[in-house]
Amino acid sequence: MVEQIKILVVEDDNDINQLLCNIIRNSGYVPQAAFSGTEAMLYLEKEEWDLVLLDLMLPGMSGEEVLATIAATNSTPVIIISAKLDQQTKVGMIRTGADDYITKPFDIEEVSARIDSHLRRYQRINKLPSMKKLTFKDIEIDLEAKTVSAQGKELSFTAREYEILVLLLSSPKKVFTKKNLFESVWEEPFYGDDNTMNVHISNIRSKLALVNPNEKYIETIWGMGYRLKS
Amino acid sequence: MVEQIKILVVEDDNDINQLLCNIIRNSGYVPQAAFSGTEAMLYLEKEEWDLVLLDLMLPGMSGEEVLATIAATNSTPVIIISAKLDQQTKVGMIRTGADDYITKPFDIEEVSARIDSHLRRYQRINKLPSMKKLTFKDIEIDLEAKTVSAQGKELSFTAREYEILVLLLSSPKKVFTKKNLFESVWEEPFYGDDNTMNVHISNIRSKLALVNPNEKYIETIWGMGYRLKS
DNA sequence: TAAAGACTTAAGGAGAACCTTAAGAAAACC
DNA sequence: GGTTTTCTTAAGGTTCTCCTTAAGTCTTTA
Repeated sequence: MVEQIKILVVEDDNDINQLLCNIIRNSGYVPQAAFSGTEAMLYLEKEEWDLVLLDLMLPGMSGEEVLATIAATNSTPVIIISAKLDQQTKVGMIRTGADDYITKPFDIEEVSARIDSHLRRYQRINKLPSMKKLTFKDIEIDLEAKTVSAQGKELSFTAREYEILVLLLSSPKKVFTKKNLFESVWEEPFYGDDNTMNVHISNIRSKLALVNPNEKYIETIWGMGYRLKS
Repeated sequence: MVEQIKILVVEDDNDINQLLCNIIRNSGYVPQAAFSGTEAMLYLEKEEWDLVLLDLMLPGMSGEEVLATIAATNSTPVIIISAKLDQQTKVGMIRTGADDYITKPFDIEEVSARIDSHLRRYQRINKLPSMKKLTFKDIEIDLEAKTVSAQGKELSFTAREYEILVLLLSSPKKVFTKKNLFESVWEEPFYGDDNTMNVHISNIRSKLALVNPNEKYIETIWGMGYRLKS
């Protein structure tokens, strides 16, 4: 039984809607087109969605209203799509419950990357809360308190460092490429300089070494990425 | 049971159609000729296709219509073939659901390479995420951990060696020419010296031989390339 | 059976990938 | 608005990979 990831596309312009559906289909997900706010609400009541792409200019019921309703009843992530979003409106949307926004005109690569990024994060969030702690060797991460300790001693990590470490511990055997790490830890699809990641990894290592200088927790796989050393 | 890859060729000119079918056949896939839009639709309804090559100038039903129908009902990748494609039309086609385009006059090498490339991408997307391991005899590749083991013992490969081995195991019966391997494993179309590949293969063999000196995993097909030895 | 062509193997150097430190830029905090 | 913390960029040094060369071995063919 294959698990299908379903994305609801709410956009009144037929061409744009179709374009978005194509992008989604090509990424391996299942799109469903809705052309008005009211139609969107019907789909949202009927079943659960993994992600909603929402245009703000809609006939019937405005995008803002749809967004507010989703936020009130549901925890489905929403990406806003709109032509004109000044900074203030953006902030307002995010407050109301939007997770991200894409401004028109957008390009295919960008949309695709954003969708991927959100689904990944969402899945992580959904998986992790059940287990409130992650451990590896003598490292222990408390996901609720967002604290990290090694050998029982608490260590202080920055937000980025913490996120990277959580990701590594979430799949101890997996090799994470730098691109993997950027996509999962950074907000937007942002491919920073590889060196940025080197520095973060280096800093994480040296903090871990404060407690236990002998143990090499993070392994470098040349030409591939990083992995916890088992 | 051999898995056949089927490609539908929609092109009204008989000579060109035949030429395309030959190229496809020589690449090891199974072509089916269709000479009008309506004929193409019949084939598309009847069975599933791995790829569609679509001319835009067609009798009966235009290529654009065929493309739109495929996009709406189906997720089959489509490569457009056409004489006149200005930049705007290209973008429009891509929007409607085309995955790539080739402009006439085309050369055989190019068509062949594009087809291969699309099928590879498509198969990667479809196959790899579902199965996280590849096996052949006693070799086991864990695609997440990016590790290779033979007879249960883990072996250490460099990034290039690993990529080559993954490719070989992904199609155990296929003979990979050196050019194949270069195209798939290297980033840009980089045709290194043939001997470069010889060296890589040699290194892979000797690493595998560390664990099991009697088994010859990789076979040399004289004048052609390499293949896993079954 | 010799010669040509195709493949194998070993070794060295160029350069890519990586690590570390330090300083400038940006963000968060007070 | 200024201070502190965090993030990114830059530079220099180190390590490891990959490509090439070149000599040796095996196949095919004339």
